[in-house]
Amino acid sequence: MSLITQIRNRSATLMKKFKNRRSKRQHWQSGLDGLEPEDKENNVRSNMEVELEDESIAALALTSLSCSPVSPQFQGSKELSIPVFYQDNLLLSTSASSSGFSSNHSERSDPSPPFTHLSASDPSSTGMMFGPFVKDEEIEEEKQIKTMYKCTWKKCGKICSTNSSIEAHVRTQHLGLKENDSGSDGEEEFYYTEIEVNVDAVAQGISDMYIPSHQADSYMSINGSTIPDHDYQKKESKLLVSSVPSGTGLFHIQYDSQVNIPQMKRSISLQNNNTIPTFSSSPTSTPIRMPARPSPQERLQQHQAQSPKNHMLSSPPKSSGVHKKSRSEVRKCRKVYGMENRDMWCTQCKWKKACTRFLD
DNA sequence: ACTGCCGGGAT
DNA sequence: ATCCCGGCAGT
Repeated sequence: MSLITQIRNRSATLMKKFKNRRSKRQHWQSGLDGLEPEDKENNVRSNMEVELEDESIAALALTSLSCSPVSPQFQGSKELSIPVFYQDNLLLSTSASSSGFSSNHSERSDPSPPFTHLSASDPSSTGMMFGPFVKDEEIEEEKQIKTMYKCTWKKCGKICSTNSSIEAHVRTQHLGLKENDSGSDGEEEFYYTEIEVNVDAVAQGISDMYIPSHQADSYMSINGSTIPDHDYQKKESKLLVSSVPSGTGLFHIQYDSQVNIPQMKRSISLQNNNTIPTFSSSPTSTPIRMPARPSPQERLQQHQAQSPKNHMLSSPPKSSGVHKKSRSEVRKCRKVYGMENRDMWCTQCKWKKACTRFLD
């Protein structure tokens, strides 16, 4: 029974936090008057979404809290639980995270798996994600809590470990001022918020924590404007992800919120599945022209399935131990296309030279 | 017989 | 350089 009381207390605290956050947001939104109507509308809409989200998350939190943390059902649950909510509350950007979290799923252009992908399909990762959080509150309180500062500028969400660095960020990135410019009248503080970060959570769950935030993705934010630049983002994310030192509790949290964690996730899932990414075998990369006539086409398709070159595309050349195909196994242009389609042969084959299309 | 392709000739 | 083909070797 005391558990229920705890739950109630907890959710009350959380709601309070939300309200606090919301009021702060409204505060900075009042400074949006100078924006284009469209921008403003976007902001208003996103705020409404955030509001909805806040409430629905709070509801979710309550729902999940109503399960006993020690019950096996709870452990096995792959749905949102309070820890996730906590992550969202603490670390995810406000407007940016909200837009992708609930309502923008249909707009996602990113082919990466949805938020639940990793946790739903990979039990081990689920354990890793939720493991530290499903414990009792006492345990949670034993953990190290670090105050950090998160930029609340639209689609930014940068997190810095120190007050001065977040202010510098807001000043330089969003207010367009110089690093040590004092003409901002402390305006920066409207554009960041103080958050408490559970160090363990940061160390273990950073990738997952960023999923919803990213879903407002495909944009990087510079001075409040959005620029769709996937390639840049990829480069950026590669660079930043690789530079995040692992296992250092606070990982110098100066990363950019646009770090595209799902990129990382995608590569992880590729590794896990041991599958060849479809883009590695795009039609343009195949050296074979598609024949117009059906008969060679069939042979061609059959060949493509067994062609050694297809494997060469995705795997490095193997060393000496490779089984050399006997002559009866090899398939060259003549065999694949037949004499009747000699015009489809590679030049070398036409000239009775060593085939260049189907290398052994 | 069929196939892959070397070697070499023609242009 | 490009194109073609006689002829050899492996199957």
